[in-house]
Amino acid sequence: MAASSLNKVENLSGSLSQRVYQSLREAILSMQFPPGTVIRKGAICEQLGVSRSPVAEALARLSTEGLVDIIPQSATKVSCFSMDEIREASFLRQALEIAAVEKVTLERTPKQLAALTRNIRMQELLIEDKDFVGFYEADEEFHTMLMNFTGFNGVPQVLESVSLHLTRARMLVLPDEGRPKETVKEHRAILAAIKNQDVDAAREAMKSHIGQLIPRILPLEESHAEYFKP
Amino acid sequence: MAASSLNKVENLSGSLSQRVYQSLREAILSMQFPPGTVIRKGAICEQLGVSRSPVAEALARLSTEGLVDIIPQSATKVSCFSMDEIREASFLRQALEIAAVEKVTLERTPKQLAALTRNIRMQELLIEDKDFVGFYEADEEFHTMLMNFTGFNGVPQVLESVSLHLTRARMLVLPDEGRPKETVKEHRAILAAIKNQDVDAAREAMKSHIGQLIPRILPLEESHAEYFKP
DNA sequence: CCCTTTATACTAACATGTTAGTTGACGACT
DNA sequence: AGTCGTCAACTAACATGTTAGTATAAAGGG
Repeated sequence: MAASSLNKVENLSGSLSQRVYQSLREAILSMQFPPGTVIRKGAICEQLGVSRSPVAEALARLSTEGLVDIIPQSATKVSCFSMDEIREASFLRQALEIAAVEKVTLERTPKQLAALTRNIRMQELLIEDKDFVGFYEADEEFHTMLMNFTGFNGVPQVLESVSLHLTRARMLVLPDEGRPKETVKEHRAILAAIKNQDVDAAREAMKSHIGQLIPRILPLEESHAEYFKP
Repeated sequence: MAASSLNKVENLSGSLSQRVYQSLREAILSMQFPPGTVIRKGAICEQLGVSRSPVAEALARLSTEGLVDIIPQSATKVSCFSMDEIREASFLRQALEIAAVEKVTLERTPKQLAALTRNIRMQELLIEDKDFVGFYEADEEFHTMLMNFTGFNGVPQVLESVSLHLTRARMLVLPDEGRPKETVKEHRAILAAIKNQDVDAAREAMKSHIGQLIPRILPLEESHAEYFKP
């Protein structure tokens, strides 16, 4: 158990490289591999029972996504946070989510409205049951639904890739007492704007909703200084 | 000359993989490798005088960016256009550029205003001289400047990566007689909004500016059907 | 005692051998 | 003649051997 618990590649699909990639990615995003962790190819090969090729490719991909820093001829580490990167990720996410919600507001179908309403109802139920993990997932789903409703298949992935640092930092944010309820309120405001086809209201509602995240992340720079770049 | 003319890796910097990547990427974006071209690893290795490892890594990266389609155990081709992807790229670019111009509008410094003004002046001079290649570059620079003025270092690269399909398709668009002048007009409108710190005007000006591109690309689906997916 | 130099151990990067899956063509069978 | 099954050739994917650059620590000089 001293060895880190990577998901076995047998449980994943796709090429070996992709499975290794997914396994490492999840370990990084879930903070099982906290920022600064040195990743040794040899160790990964041994743990997953694969050769160096797929591991190298997986790490190269993680590197382009900014999740690991490869120091040439030397080492590769899980990348540390920098508040600049996080702010940038927030900016990008805001840009995308605003554009998406504007488009959806103009084009939404009754079915889509119903699905969003159902999702928010679910969020409320999960809060009542104090199932905060479930709520987190429903929250994510709400945003993913909006992305999907744009009609552009690649948008959810783009959002995910630009939000990586944000997602990882979010793991460290302590669950706040009243926050989930506030979140649902904001979601309701967004949905109301979509229903009314009020583009300006949708934009502002989404802007302020996404804007809530950064203030909650800021304190981490001091409370978890070890995870941040100097 | 029957062999494709890839940039020699000697003229580039970085690791071998990165140089191969850059070389292939440029060949694809410049349409030297048109959509549908089959890329054989062996041939690339021979032409560039490198082994298969860096080529494989380069292709893997191009694959994640959507510039090539790797068919497992079979072949890898330069990816064809699809109007959906192009529309999506336009949507993403619009989202980013709008967010950027809004931020810059609020925070712009006198120096930045001067730089943008200078750039537009340059655009006009280049049109007068009928230097349309130069104009294209100045146009690109205008947008890059806006990205840089957001203060987020990674934004220009994100814009580039989401705009890849757009950039490639743009190569096929025939230069239109009056278009450059119109473009400068639109740039001036954007600049004016930035100067006046009128966020709404900046947003609308940018939205309509980016919106100009799609109508000019649409006809390609028939005039260059061979480059499009069925 | 500290700074510089050098040697060694370790890593990513690269080259190349091997495997396995796919495609297209040929031939047999219907 | 058309269709299905088989086989051969080719490719990406994977494994592994080799190279070269980096960092650490020990040794030598100031």
